[in-house]
Amino acid sequence: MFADSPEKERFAAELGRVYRSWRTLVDTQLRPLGMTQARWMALLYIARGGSGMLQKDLAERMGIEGPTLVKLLDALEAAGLVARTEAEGDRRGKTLALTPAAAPIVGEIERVVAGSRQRLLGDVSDADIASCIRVFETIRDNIAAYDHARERAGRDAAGED
Amino acid sequence: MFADSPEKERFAAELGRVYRSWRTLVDTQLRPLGMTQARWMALLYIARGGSGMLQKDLAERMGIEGPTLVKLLDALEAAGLVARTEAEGDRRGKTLALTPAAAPIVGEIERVVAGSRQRLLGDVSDADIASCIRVFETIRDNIAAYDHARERAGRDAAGED
DNA sequence: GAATTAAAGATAGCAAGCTAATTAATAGGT
DNA sequence: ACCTATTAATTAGCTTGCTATCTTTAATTC
Repeated sequence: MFADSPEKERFAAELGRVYRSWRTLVDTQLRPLGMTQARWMALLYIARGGSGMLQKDLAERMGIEGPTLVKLLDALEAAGLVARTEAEGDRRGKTLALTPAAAPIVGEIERVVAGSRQRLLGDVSDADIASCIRVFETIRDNIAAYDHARERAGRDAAGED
Repeated sequence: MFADSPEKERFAAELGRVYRSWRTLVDTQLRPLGMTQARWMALLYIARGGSGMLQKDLAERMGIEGPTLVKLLDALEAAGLVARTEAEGDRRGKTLALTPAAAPIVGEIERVVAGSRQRLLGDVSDADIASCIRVFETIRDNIAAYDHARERAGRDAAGED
């Protein structure tokens, strides 16, 4: 009944291996610069997100949860690269901005990261990249659909007492 | 000079998002069974690896480092699902085996995990899965080549003093 | 307009990954 | 045979992810 091919199991296993080894490589590259993959991603998204982005927006764009982001920002703020300012009009929120000190570092790190990316993906065709991205999006859609279903079920269960 | 297309950057970002959300989903599914994705993977590989597998072999197959595996095995051993026995002929090594208590659990969990996998990948064609796996392997090869290059460089630097 | 609900961020605590360094045992070289 | 290298597992300590919970503020609702 299930078409759960060995290839699909293999896909899942390889996905994790590639993710881990890629991240480890990038972390190694960034270490001399005092940076890590996750912190760098936050920096990059802040640089690109324009000013006035709230933490929840950044978490959303990065695809991580709020508390995870809080720790990343704590580190970046302590390093003097990011500033949190109370959002005007909503004293709950904080807007994010790079400090002047971050500017030169961002360019430097971007080169390193793009270099690794090129080394790892340089010999992969654009068509293959595109079909991988399509598969990734399908999976994310399926997960989202599943989460929404669970959400509905949760609400229903809460309502019927 | 670099053909570092936006698609390749996108690929890298999506890879991480998919990995994280997939893992989170599986962890949620396994939680009522008192299991996690990583522990389950260890169990599965032990079940499939036959008897007499050393920890280092398991770490190798799982694509994780020794110390990471140690913690997983500590938990599985504490839960009474895995036994470590001193390897015969080499008192440094330990061979791994499932306990009798693990047998029924493995089947149960395997169904749950295969179910999620099917939900997430069911509507992805075998051809797309296959090309993703090819891309993953290419990346891993490129990382391995890069690591070997660094290894050589490290040895050379150590030798010339 | 007061009371409830929702939302933004932070805190606490756990899991799983990593590197570096320790310990104990084996393998190798002279 | 002994001294050195390497190897298997562990421990220690860090990072990054998660959920659950708390605090403060804003939005809704009655």
